[in-house]
Amino acid sequence: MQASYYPSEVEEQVQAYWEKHLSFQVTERLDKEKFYCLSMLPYPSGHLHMGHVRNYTIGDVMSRYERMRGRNVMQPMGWDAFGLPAENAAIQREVPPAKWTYQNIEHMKHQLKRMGFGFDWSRELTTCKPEYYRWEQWFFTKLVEKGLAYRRNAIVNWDPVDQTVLANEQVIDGKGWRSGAIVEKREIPQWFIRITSYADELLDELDSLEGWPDSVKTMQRNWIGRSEGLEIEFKIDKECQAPLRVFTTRPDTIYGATFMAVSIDHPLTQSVASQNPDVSDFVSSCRRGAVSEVEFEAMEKRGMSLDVNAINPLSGEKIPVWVANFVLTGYGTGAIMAVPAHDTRDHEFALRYRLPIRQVISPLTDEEVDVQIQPWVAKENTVTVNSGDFSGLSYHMAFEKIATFAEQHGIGERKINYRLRDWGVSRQRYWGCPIPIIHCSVCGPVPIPEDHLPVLLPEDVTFMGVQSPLRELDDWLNVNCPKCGKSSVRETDTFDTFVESSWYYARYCTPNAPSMLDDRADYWLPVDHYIGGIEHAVLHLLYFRFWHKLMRDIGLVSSDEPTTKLLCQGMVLAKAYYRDNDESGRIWIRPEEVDFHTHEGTTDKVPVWKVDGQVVDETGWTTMSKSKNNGVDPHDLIDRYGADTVRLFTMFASPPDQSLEWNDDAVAGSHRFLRRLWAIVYRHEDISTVKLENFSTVDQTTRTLRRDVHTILQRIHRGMERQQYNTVVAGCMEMMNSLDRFDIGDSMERKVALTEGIDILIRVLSPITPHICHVLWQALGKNEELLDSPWPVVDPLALIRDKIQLVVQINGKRRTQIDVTPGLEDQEIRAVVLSDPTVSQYIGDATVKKVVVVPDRLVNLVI
RNA sequence: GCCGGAGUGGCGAAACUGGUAGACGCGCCAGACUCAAAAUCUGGUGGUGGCAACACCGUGUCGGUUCGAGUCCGACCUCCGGCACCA
Repeated sequence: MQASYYPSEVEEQVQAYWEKHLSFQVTERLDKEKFYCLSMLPYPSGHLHMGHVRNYTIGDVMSRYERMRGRNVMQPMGWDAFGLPAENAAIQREVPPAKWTYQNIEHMKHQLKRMGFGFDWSRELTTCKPEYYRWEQWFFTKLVEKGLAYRRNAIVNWDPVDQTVLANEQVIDGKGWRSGAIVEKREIPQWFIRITSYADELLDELDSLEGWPDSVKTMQRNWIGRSEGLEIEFKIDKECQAPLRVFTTRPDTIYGATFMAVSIDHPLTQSVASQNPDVSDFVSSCRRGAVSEVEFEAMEKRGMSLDVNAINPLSGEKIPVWVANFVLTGYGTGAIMAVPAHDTRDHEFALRYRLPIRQVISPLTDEEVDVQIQPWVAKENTVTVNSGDFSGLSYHMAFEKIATFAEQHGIGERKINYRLRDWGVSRQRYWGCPIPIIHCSVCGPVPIPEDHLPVLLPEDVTFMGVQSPLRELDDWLNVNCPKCGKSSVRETDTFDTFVESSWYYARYCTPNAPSMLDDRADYWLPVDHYIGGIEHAVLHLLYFRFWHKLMRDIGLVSSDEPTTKLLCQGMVLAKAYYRDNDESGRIWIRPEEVDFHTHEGTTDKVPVWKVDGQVVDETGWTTMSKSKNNGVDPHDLIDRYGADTVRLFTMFASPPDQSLEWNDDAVAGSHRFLRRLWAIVYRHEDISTVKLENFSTVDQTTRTLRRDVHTILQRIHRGMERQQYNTVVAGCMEMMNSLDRFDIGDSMERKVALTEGIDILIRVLSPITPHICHVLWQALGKNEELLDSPWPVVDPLALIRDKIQLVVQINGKRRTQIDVTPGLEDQEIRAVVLSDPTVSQYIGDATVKKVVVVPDRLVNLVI
């Protein structure tokens, strides 16, 4: 064994050992409990960033720990290889997206290997390869057959200059990011998958997902947004107009409706607009503007009277109908009844356009309510007022009575609405999985039969970034209709990349299967622990759950949910640097290219670009992302300190579910710890192989060491189980401090106790820093494979104490502490405490009114 | 705007079920070793007052519950994530 720790040597050697022994290749085994540990697959952007390192280190620590606990662990890895950045790179660097992607994968795979992650590379998958995407094409044709996929028109961002569809991310302040042209909305036919048919199951099953964080479940619940309400008809006082149907969750407020509002696409609006140029101008002015919900919510709430009246179905009152830009076309019926007294948005609108506000709900308490000033939206402890026959009722009673009334009179019905919308999967892009459809002028859209699949995406193309090159490839585009044989054209849209990431976890279980999945899937599924960024809490994780149910209903898997446990790691944040430029917009500068200059006479540090020495702008803490160019490359850190240090530091810096503000100055401390660990093993390399069965007769110092080691082990174990790896590392550091301070002298029993401590320390640390532990383990002459050595067990006898420190509080303030033997009865503790001289001083002449005893911990005297 | 989180020393953080706030580490200060420096090792380190024992204050802000609150409840402030075509 060498006297000093050389990480690169150690790591190369150990990685070669794992490679040679195929240490992480697994197959289905019935003699062991399986553990499927899944980390979210990366987009191959070109470089591993700290978010990946954090994600995969968490997964690797968990996997290695579970393996030591005796499980058959599978930990796969792959590439989410389709997507927009490859197209952008293609335009910038004139490289075909495929070539760029495959190069990136090669580089990143090398980086992952250098980190020492225990992936089973024989299961690697790449989503842009036909052997992967062919199965999702096949699956999609099944969905079309089952009526779960359908085509309808939907709105996209249209860049009139570049003649292309833009992603929301590519629209900045309403303008195209490259052309700068004002973005238009355009309606085009697109494919949708009926996630709304599964809304109830997706919602209800959240309750049984005990291993999921509550925050994620709450977000999904709110996203699905199930609401029970009443759909009710308001007649229009013009003969020719169909009645307005509105959905409301507050039937108890119907008497307070003082106007109606309809969306700009509502038939009533269109009918009025055709005769009224003001309305039609208003509608077209609303058509520009937001596609995304953020912009939609942020925009000014505007409206215009349609000069039409509706008749309140309960009171018979005539109320005006308005068209308003905040009424959603896609939610409910595209029309609402507005009750400004009891709804915040309606209230705002009513004030703005001076529409009447009428209170129809009162509090049961003596709370003061003035709805002219503020809306009052409570549902509990309320009573209806000014509501004719329906006055004097609670929310629930009013709901029931009014709903029943509406149903009996044929003017309405109880209904359930969802905020969730069907999943639009069409993308007007080249670098994605081709949607397996042929458009025939006779048969319409025809799914491609199984024996004609896959539809290959041509990889050798010149991509100019203006339009999808698929439209230009005549050989690819023109085909005969599979049904009638007439010449037809292929669908040129590709799938949303969320489709690939919705089922990759299942395919990992069945590498090389000549079908989408096979029996092996049911051995491994569901995933036991899924680890990924919190930013995926809703979209990806909902589609992922949804797709699993689709696969179940086609008979490919038998479980209901894809994963039993979920860990959402916090974001890794870094500062980002940029400069705004009139011509090219905002350019982002890599942190490595930024220096900090101190101005004379101040301590303020100003970021400057190394290239030109000029000042750049700085963001606050923000996510590391490709677009902001602020990813920290772990490569340099590995070169400097080794992968073990990087792994140790990322685990130590903060708990997995919290965000981590990256600061590489602090890494050195973790490295120092590994050097000390190396040194202590080097000092005791000739360590004893004797095992003591019975430690009960050893000296006090040895007993103290063993108590420390086993108490800390207990905490480390708890940290592992809770995935609080930062406290695991802290525990390892403490344990080493204890071992380091322990002087063995010539004592055999002390030597044995130290041996035990070092053995435990190396084992518990090995999931986090596996390379150094592997080498130290061998240096100690262990024959057993460290990867499969059992996780150490706490010796309960070592934990026994003969004295404990009892804290004494007086009126809740800590005053002193007393040593007592553990396990005393309350009465005994009381006596000891009250007879203590320090305590008596504090009490003085006062009478003790109350004594609170927390056994073996604390006593509080109330005087 | 809506939904979900977070806020504790100079910094990253810990604190089990409401029971000694600040474990562990970074940084800093002092000392040892050295011709010197680096590295390493030892000790100290929340704030204020005090020679000291010690006292008071202290977990984003304000208020509440409790013998006792970082932890529970209410209101607010700031920051982060998501908002359906970034992944």
